[in-house]
Amino acid sequence: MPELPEVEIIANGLRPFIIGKSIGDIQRSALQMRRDSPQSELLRLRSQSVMKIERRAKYIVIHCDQGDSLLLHLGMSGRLLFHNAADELLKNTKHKHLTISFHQGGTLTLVDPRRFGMYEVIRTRDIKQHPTMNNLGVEPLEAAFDAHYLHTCIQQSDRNIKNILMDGRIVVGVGNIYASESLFMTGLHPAIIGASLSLLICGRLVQAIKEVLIKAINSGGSSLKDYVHVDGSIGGFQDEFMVYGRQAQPCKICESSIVRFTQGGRATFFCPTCQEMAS
DNA sequence: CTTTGGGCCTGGACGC
DNA sequence: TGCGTCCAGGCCCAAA
Repeated sequence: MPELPEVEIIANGLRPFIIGKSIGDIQRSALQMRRDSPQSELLRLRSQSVMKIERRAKYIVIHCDQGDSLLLHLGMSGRLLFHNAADELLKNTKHKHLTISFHQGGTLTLVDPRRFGMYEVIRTRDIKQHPTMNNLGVEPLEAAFDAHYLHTCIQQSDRNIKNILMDGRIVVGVGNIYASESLFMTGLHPAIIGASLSLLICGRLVQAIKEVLIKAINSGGSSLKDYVHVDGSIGGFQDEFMVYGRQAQPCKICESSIVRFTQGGRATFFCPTCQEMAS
């Protein structure tokens, strides 16, 4: 479900609720996720206190005070909800896969209908060394993601730029929505081959990605079908989409009809007038 | 080596 | 009402 802005918001929203609290009960469902830890591993977290929460790419890591951490990923349809005890609404919610209660009160619940998400107890302190994350590219909002970096990464690539932007080995956190949106902002056709982008254009694209991600974070993220914050509220950036999900609707700039097509098995949206093949 | 395509799951929207 | 088909925010791996 979520891309970088949504995961960032969830991680930020979680901190005030659970930092400093100690874990009481922890319970998993019988259904397997894409990856998960057995109950015996999860029990290691009991009575540990939450020290720190960090986001890396679309992963959330909850660090506890005795050397263990909980690695979480929300996949396509995952939600992380913090609620107080006796929450009737959540009692009737299906697809709860992980439930963590805290001694000081409150419960954190991972809900994920499609089970493309994951949860795993890890022991590594430095998450960059964990096998799940040691091959990831740069964070798009960090200074290391710049024109030279992108240009170097893609100057040999025959792939289209849209799929390059969604390749986590190059830059993380940019998913299907924000890839289309940032290409629109840059005026680049999604089918342009990576190797054909000049350093200058790479710089513009980098800036557009940073801008669109920051705007989305400031708008509370994008809520499509079911994305919600840890307190259940929804985001507002879906109303600001220029192209994503807007096929056959008029471009907000030039009124041309937005086009949808498929790249790498995923839908891509673009404006045939505002976005050029030439660079 | 790089790149593509299919698979993993459930549920909602749509057409008949 | 019910059934079939297609589609969905991500990631991984086999195959080409």
